[in-house]
Amino acid sequence: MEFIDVVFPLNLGPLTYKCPEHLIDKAVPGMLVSVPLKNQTAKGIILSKSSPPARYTLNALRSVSEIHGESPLLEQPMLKLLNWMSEYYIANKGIVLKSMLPKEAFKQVRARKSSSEVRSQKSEVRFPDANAQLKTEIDENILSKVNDSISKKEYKTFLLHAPASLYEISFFAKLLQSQQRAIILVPEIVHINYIAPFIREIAGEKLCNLHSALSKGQRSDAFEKILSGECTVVLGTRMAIFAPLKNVSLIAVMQEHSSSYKTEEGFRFNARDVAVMRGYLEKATVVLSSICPSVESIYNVKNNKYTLLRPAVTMQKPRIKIVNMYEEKQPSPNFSKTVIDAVTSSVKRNERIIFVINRKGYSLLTCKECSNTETCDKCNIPLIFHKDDKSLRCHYCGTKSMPPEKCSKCGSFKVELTGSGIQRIEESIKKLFNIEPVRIDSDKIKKRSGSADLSEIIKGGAILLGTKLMTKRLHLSKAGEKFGMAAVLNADIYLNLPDFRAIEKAYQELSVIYDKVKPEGRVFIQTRMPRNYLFKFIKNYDYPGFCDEEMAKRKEMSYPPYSKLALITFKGRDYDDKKVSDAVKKVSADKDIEILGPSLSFSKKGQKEYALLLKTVSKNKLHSCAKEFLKLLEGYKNLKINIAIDP
DNA sequence: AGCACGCCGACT
DNA sequence: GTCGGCGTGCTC
Repeated sequence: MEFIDVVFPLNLGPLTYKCPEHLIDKAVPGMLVSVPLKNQTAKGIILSKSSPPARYTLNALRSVSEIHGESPLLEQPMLKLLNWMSEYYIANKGIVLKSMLPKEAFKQVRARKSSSEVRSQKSEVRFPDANAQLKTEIDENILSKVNDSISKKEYKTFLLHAPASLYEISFFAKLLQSQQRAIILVPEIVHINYIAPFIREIAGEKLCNLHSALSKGQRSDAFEKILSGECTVVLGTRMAIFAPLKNVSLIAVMQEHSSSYKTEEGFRFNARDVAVMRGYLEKATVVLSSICPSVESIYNVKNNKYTLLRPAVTMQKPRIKIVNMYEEKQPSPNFSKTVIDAVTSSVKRNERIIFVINRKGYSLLTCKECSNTETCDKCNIPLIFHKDDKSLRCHYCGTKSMPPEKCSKCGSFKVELTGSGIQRIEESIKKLFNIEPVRIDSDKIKKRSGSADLSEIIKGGAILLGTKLMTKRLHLSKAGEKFGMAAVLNADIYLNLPDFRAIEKAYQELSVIYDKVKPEGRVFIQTRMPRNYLFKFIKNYDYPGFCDEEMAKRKEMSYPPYSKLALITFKGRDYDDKKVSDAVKKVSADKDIEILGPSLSFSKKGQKEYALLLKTVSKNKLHSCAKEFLKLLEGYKNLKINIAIDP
């Protein structure tokens, strides 16, 4: 009698089934099977051959009903990847499978469409002669290093520290000229629309897009085309790392520092790290690239895990001025004299200007008497006044309310609009420069289609004013479209975040901004914290120097990459302090383990949530301790526990 | 994910 | 009494 382990796309581990005699030949790992589950039949994937579990008598096991298709849905490397993800991220294999394959794969098996029926979707904007616009010179030496690695068919990861985002794109466009079995990851859907035309010029009909906004049908088509071999270049968001492409030889992760590669809820993983592991399992070449790589990746270079590629191009870059708001004259709130003067002369020269402010809405609401700021009851964070509909909104949970006439704390009527969000700055710009800026934030973009690119919106705007959303989505299709000047109006918002990566993220955010300014242009960064070490490095474009200092700081505090973290969150109606604190005590008895919290936070629905941070410098202890901790709270059914490795 | 099971409130 | 609301737990 033969037995097999089957995984389902459910939050469930593998289950063992008997395999009838006539199906044994077909029972290969990775095949799609139908098996009885409870009192219905369910589809799953064969994980491996198995011996029957001891606690079951032989006749308690049920039999496989059917094995579908001729070839495995998941190839051997993908099954290994599934096992690794389940182990590394401490998640059920079922939940990993669920994120690897689309729902449709487990629905009714469809007749394969003939290739003439499968029409390619050409939704993306096409630039005429896209690659002719890429004038960037690519270092042949660097290119050949990667090409050599690809031809050797051995695993290797490169980290490309690109001098500009246009360089990043040209680099991969050039690589694809000799290599056409590739997966290219980008952080967000908008980037696909932007990059696809460049790649289509080289890969033509071999290119296929993969992202969450595709309809069920489109996604199935994409899978079919990859499985059939019609498409061999996959461009997509994090889900594309699971593309069923056989014999992948190149995996590219563009803007590898981006937090969009992390899933934020449900099963939490980082597609960039999964990409490296897939590359290892497939013996492929992995290229992580960014104009401002993550500190983790730089650390991996120092430990010889990755090979650094840093082109020796000496392209001119815009001058960066750090504006000390304590010393500056400020004729208008939010605008220093330096910035105002620069804007005036830029306008005279007919150059385009970009302003960045990382705060949505109009202002806060603060009481002049007791200095209480109105906050959200559910989320405990400040509420933001929106002038367009005179509402108070919580930017976390989305609750909308009318502003109170008097202070909710002391009852005083002296309630003031304090601080400046993007809407208020929009007003100031009109007043100061007599120019209507083009405002770009989520409140304005949501009314249009969610993932649309901004090129239509920004057309003809002399001054752009935007939040983080703008810096993430704004693409310039040619170098000539760059701005004459950029000003970051309040850099301090980046610096004050309660996050050990705050300064690193600030550098990344600022690098995206200077990347969009002409070489002869100017960048201004307004701050009340000019002595922060970030500025002395960014002024000189000294990212390696910054990383050294940042890593020294991380080492001192034993934060990643010098330690490993796991974030455990609890959601539950009757949270039992004692049970959790007992578990904390037990686990933190180990000298190498530090547990921070539990700290109270609030979910988007306003539910109470407790967060615990496991921290350890002994990297192999994280998993054993996290598992032990989860085990101690097992059977505590009122508590919904979620775990994030490397949060 | 479904679906059964079970424990409380409304009603032929 | 029992019909059915959905909250909770299990699936080889």
